Amino acid sequence: MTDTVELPRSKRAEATKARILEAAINEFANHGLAGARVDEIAARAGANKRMLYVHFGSKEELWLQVLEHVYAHKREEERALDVGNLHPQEAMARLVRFNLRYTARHPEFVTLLNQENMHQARYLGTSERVQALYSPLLDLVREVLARGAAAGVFRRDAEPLQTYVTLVALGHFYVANLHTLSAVFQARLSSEAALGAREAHCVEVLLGYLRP
Amino acid sequence: MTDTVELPRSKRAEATKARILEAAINEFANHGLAGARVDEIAARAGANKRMLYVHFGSKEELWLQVLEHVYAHKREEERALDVGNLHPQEAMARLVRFNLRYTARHPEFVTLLNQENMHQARYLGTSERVQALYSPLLDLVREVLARGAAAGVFRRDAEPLQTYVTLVALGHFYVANLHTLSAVFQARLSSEAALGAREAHCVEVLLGYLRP
DNA sequence: TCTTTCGGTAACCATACGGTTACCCAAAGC
DNA sequence: GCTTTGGGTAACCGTATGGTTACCGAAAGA
Repeated sequence: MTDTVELPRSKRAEATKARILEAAINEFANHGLAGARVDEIAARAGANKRMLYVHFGSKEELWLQVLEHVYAHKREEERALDVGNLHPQEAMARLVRFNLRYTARHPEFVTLLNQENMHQARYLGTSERVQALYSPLLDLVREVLARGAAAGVFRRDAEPLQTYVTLVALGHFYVANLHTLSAVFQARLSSEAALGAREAHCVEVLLGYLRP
Repeated sequence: MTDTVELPRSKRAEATKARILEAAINEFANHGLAGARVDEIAARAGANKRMLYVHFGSKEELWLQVLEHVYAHKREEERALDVGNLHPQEAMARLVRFNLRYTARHPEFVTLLNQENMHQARYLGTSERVQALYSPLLDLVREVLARGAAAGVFRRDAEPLQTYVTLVALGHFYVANLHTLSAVFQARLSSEAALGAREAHCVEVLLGYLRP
């Protein structure tokens, strides 16, 4: 937990703050905002509870920082896909696959979003950071759709925002509701085979829809 | 709150239980399982906290009953659509529209599902009632897809389960993430105009995908 | 070397929480 | 009419929770 190596004071503080943030992501993801325990976060971070309040002020401010962190992380990876330079169909397929796989790899993203929606985006609404992350993404989708339409491989009436929301929905909903869907349909939807099948289906749906 | 009309004892008990259940749906939907307050539920129901424990045993058993209730309610309305007798394309379109609108009309359904998924369907997993509700639905989708394929209006390789999940995902994800999506994309996605636009898009996506 | 700064610890506090107990009283059963 | 039954009330209980205070000790700055 605690570092045995001697570090300058400021670096140690930074490291403690980072450990608290990571522990918070975990605790919030597993128990939600209300269910998360501040004591537990501090303990898991190998830090004292007071340091949590020194660095983050309150449980709710910590929650906001967690949200900003996970949003930024996802957008970073999404941007790294560099789909702007791909053939339109391949670009869309890659975005679809990435969104399914990212959600599956990062279940914390799902829970945090859901909680924040339950609170009507009360915390996210105050964050300018996150809003700034998403407008370039929408431009990107718009551009890919335009290229596809120009090349005659995409229908011309696809709305960028609706299309992006759909693209995310296809994968996100499946992963977000893995457990209840598995219970309701009595299937093991979390297996790698099932995930692969879903991936193929999602690509088919989006590209099928986009056909002219 | 309390009835002024005199009722036989058993009927009054039943009414109290129903009021508690309704208040619980509200409280759980607004605050989640951990965030919900038992005192608040009792107060809103105009009932004594002890009666909650008499009727439901514990907060968690109450949670399960709430889940079963909302699932059953949705399935009931969905079944009432009677899509089995419609033209395949109209049947699918109606299911898509219903799922978007139902979710929009019943935000409690979203939150309850999300919470239950966060808990890995721990409570729903123990319920046989809900599982029984969904197998006829899957049969129905299978049948509609088969009719569409036979009539030459649907592709032949559409999986019933994947298709149903997609159908629900299109609307559910949008409504479930209304607040964060609105914040991120800086748009008022909850307006009736936006909801209508989404509805049209969802139908386009599913029927577009199903084209042979 | 002396003082200040600041990351860190541990014990504490008021309150809110899920759940229970002791009791009441009117309808139901005889 | 008398007793039993059971829905209902209010006050209570142990504990867990978010947040704070008093204090420490070593690195940083002069």
